[in-house]
Amino acid sequence: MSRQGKRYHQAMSIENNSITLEEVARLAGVSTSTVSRYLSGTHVVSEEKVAAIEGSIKRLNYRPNLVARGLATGRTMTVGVLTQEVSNSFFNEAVRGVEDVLASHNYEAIFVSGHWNKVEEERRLMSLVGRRVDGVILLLADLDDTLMDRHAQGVPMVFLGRQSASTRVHSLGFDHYTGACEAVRHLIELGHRKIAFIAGAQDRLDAVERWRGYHDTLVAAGLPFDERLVANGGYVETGGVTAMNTLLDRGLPFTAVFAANDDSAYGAMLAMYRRGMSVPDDMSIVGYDDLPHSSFSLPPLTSVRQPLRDLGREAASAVVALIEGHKPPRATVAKLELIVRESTKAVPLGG
Amino acid sequence: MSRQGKRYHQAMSIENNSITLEEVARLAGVSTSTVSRYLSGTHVVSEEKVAAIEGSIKRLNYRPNLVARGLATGRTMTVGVLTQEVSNSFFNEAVRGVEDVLASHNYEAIFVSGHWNKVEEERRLMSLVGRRVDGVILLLADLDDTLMDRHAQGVPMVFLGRQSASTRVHSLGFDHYTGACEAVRHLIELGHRKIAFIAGAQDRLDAVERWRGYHDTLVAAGLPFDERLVANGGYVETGGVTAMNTLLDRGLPFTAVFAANDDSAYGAMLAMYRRGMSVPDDMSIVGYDDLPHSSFSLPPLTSVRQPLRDLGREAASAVVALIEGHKPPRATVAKLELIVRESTKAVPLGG
DNA sequence: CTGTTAGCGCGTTCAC
DNA sequence: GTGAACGCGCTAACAG
Repeated sequence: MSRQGKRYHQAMSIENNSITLEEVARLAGVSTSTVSRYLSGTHVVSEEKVAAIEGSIKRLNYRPNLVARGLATGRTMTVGVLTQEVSNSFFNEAVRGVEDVLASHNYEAIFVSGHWNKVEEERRLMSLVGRRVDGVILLLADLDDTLMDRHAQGVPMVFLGRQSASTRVHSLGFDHYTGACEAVRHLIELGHRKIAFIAGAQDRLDAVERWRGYHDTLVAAGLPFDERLVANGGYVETGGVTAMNTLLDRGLPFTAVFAANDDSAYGAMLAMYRRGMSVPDDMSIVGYDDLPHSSFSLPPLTSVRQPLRDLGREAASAVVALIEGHKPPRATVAKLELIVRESTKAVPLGG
Repeated sequence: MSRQGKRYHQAMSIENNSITLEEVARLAGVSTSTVSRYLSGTHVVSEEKVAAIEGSIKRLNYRPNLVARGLATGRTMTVGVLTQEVSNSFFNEAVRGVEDVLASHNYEAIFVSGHWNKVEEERRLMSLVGRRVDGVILLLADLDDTLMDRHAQGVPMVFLGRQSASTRVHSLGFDHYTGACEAVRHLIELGHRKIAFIAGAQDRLDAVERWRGYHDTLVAAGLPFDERLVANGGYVETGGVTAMNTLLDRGLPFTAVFAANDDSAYGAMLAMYRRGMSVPDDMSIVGYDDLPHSSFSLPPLTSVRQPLRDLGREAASAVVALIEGHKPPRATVAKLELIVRESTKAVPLGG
């Protein structure tokens, strides 16, 4: 009789013909708890009941309702991942690392995108929290720490790509400064003395760090720093095009460019192509990020690779640790790596 | 007294200090139902109570538990989106379209990736269903219809990028055939008569369609079809490199290539670059997909653009309609478009 | 090893 | 307009 009266308020017109644990139990002739125990594997269940349950599950094609389980356990076994654009090749590797580790711990990732927009980020984060994800990974998030603290409300969070002052969140930063230094040093070692820089938007910390790397390496090598050799590319291709044109139009001589990211490097290369300049013969260029495509640009681009995959793994390990109440392992991320390809070349002796 | 004894089984060591509707109600001095009604806006609530509730919510920083709500209503207001790689520039536009429409209907998207792997796809789909998403959008999924039907179990699904024989699912296909025809016709109109083709993996329907488009357009124009002018690039850059090398090494003359997608076109261009060939002077090339990067390749690539964003919107509208029990609107997708850039050029008179 | 029972947080019916 | 009581599907404590 417990059956009648059920489902008196069905959602709209959709037939929600999903079968429940109770039905499985009834068909198997056992109690719901036994089925539950079988499913979770926490208790031993007798051979025969197991057989009955398995048969029942198969016949009914039963799938546990994760929503109900989440409510009952207080854990959803999912972690929210806030990226900026769900589809963006920069995030690809990091996301893969995250997925791998999470899967191996039986967690699932759900991705949402902040679209490089603080307000949007906040909304998505709140939604994740409302959805009761067990933890959150923020990729290149721009949220205030205060907002974080306000929304986090005990949800373990780890930042990837940004330092957070808050002690409540675990953060894994990138070493933009060192990467930029290596890029510029590479050019200097090739004999370049006049090196231009296509910067990122200076309201971003990473852009500032890369700028500093450029500046400091120049100075450390006894080379003059000239503001007129710097132009803003805003991290995008079109910005790279205009930045390169600006640089060239200023008329100051230079034999190499360091672009703050690969996208702007692509743009710069297009600008040079249009002027009939050849890379690396007329100009060397090095990018940053080592996007997948950089192996196939013309010419293939020398670039600074960040161990994105590994960082993704680190981040995932950290949330899981946090969720399970352990101390997150201290980050032991692989070093940055300068991938030398064909866009850089020793400066000609005459130059 | 109903308070004591609660939460006797707390999850691990995490403080789950999320506050509940009941606490809001108590602080506001009303019943839970009233708060619930206020939240859903389905019933009228008196001015004063509204004020009390709003104050209470603000003070407590209350966030509804979407998990509980999902269990109670039977709807989660989320739709699952199965892509192949969460981060892949090909999906970027489509995903944006999906997000837009979903958001405007108060649904949320959760993304999972199938990694071009049928088994993985199935697993992810089951997980989505277990999570009780209200609907599912499959991007370029490769699942059998039988599996679909088995797992779908009343969950509205729409395919994007693949025709499904099943009548239970709504599918929005791409017109690969027409796109390929346009690409090849463009080359023919430029005077090319020997046109090579870098194909995709022939176990994919879209690859076959593009092949057919190439073949049929050639034939329709009275041009011979020569198998030796076809090589498999597998839709990836490295494949494009080897395919182009294969084509060139065969020694047959040709003045243009149609690559089944942009990635393989990039590869082909690299192969030519290595041989000192110039695009478009020595060889014209047209790609397919019009990836964002194609505006910035050297030279910028002529390519067939699919209205991905619009298709994403269509797909999302369709799921929502299906979920709410309406008939999905008949697809009215924008036409394919050939974007002519600088990688194609009229064949030299002497050639 | 197993059934019974209570409760997760919320929406909703049913009476007022 | 509003509160009491019940149920969504599942897990976990309690007693065997």
